[in-house]
Amino acid sequence: MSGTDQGRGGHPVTMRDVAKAAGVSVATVSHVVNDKPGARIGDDTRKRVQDAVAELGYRPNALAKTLSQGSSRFIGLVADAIATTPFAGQIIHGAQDEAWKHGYVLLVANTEGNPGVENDAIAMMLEHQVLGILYSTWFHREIAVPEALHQTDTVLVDCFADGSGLPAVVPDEEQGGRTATEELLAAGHRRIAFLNTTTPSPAQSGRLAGYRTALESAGIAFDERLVLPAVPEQEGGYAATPGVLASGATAVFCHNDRVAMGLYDGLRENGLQIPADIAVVGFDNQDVIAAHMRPPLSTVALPHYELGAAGVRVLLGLEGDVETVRVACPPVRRQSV
Amino acid sequence: MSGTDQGRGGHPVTMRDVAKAAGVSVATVSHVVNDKPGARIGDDTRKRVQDAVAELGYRPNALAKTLSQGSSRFIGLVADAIATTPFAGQIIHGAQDEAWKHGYVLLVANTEGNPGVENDAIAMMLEHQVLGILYSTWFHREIAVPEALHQTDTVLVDCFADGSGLPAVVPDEEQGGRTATEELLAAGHRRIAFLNTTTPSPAQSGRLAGYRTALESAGIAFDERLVLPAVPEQEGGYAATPGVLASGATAVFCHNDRVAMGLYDGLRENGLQIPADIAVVGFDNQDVIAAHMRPPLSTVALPHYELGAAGVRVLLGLEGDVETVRVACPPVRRQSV
DNA sequence: CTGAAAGCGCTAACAT
DNA sequence: ATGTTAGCGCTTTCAG
Repeated sequence: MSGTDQGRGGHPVTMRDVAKAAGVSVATVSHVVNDKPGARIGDDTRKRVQDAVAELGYRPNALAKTLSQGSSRFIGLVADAIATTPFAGQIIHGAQDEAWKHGYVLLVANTEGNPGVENDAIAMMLEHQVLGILYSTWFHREIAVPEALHQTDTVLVDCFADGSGLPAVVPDEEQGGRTATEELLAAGHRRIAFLNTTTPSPAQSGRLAGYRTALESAGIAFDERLVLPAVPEQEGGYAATPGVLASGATAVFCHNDRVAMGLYDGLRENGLQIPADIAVVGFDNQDVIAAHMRPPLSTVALPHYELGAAGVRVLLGLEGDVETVRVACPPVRRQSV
Repeated sequence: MSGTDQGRGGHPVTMRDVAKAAGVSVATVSHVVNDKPGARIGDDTRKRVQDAVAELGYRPNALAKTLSQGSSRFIGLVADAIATTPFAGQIIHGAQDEAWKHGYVLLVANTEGNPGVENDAIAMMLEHQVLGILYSTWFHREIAVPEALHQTDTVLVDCFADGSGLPAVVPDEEQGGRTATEELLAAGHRRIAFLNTTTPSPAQSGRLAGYRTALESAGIAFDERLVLPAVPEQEGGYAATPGVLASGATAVFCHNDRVAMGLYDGLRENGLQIPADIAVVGFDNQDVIAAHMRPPLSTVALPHYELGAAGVRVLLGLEGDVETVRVACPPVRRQSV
């Protein structure tokens, strides 16, 4: 291999070392290393420098660079629950990819919703001169903005704070609800139950609104008795089975995939086939389950990756100065409809 | 609120500003801000400085600090799949918490296993003067170490590379397999089937070894016909149902929770009750499913959080100079046994 | 007890 | 076409 693998042991190779080795000044090295636009460097000199760089295994010190340039290449991401859900990971991933694409690096902090930790995390990011901070939650909700966030540019991801003036990137719950319902409508169903969550949230109201809109567009009267409450877990879906059976629905839109999973069990116990006897669509497109249920669950995806990516785009000012960005929730068709 | 909220707009408050405001030198400010051990600073001076800091809303510039100190407070974490699994998130979380505890900050990079991205990520970390790198995978396996990793301290997390000399932190698969089996043994089962994965891996061989050990310790002869192959997904578990029924087993240890989930379906279709008719244990303790199956699944947890945390401890030299750290997989008792 | 000054690795005018 | 020279914000001897 080439290079002397400096970096371990003796001090790291600096620009000055390269300059000395190439017999030029550090300014010259800086110019060739950064491929400066208006940099008139002789071909031979350039080559000498490049050789020295390769020879010594030189690596620029990003910290020194940002210090002298004044602007850093960090973007902070504070998340409330990296661990407890598969969702946060997708947000990180999207943010990561997008940041990278623009030459930025993510500084991630997990706070588990603890305000103390949250403040420390934000402080740490500020001390690292982040360009701005993405504040994200693992499920879509309204939040109280931590005071410290006002000290830098902030964009809210998967959450919002009305009146805070902070831009927010959130999933389009209403469109999602509409989409889910339309999938069922398209399959010919007219009597569609909606197993909605019992927890007040943008998801609860948004998806319901979407459900109604879809129905109306199809010329079907909204029937309140078709929207059934369910604790948003497998247990809730299972428990709701008698209700959906009694409702006479031929299809059901579940608040999320876990509810659908519970409902599958309940339906199966009653000898019903999906989708022959009754169709089911979920919401979230949760990896571990949706694709592997029997039959694989048709659902609507929560666009976490996109939320993260859009978040950094907004932070970088690439989306204009929007107030709220709503990201679409696309349908994922499998075999339960 | 106190402080003038500098940091937005006009240039950030520097140490020099504080010094000027307090009528002292920057050296003095540095001393009081960092609470330097051998720092003889008069009480009044100290207070003047502290007041100025509060007044101006001064924040130390972490980048400048590390530049002048030479050593950075960054630890890199490169992961192959933040997005596709809930597991990686736990590793990050554990690493994050532990790093934080020691005053370090995590630089996370997701590579999706792409070698090109991987190299860029490592380069970026090196340029940011990380103290070392945690290289992690989302499932336990042997890897080929990227060349670039040799340029800094590295610890492998949830993977290993024999002969590389790099320390590795991995789950104790054998103990896990033993534990799972023992849970069944303890419930009185003697004829225990093992639905093992068809994919060669430390998990495949380790868990099998643990299963055998547990059986032997209980004085039960190993019966090859009881270990059945299963694709490590719900589908595999479902498909294996006839086999376990034919085996005459009264309990089954599944290679992972998803297999158990599929098996649940298969068993239920055959009118079998869990655990009355047949007991089931899984492996992984996968959040979204294990706790919510009916009945909730007893399983063995993959200690991802601990892997991440132990990884940084090893990197910081807090664990002595170990070669391989095996982290225990604890049983999680629910209601399927 | 406090301040002056050198320097960390790099960039960016400004000279040459 | 290349070199000189200031800094960037902070730490750290070393004087006073």
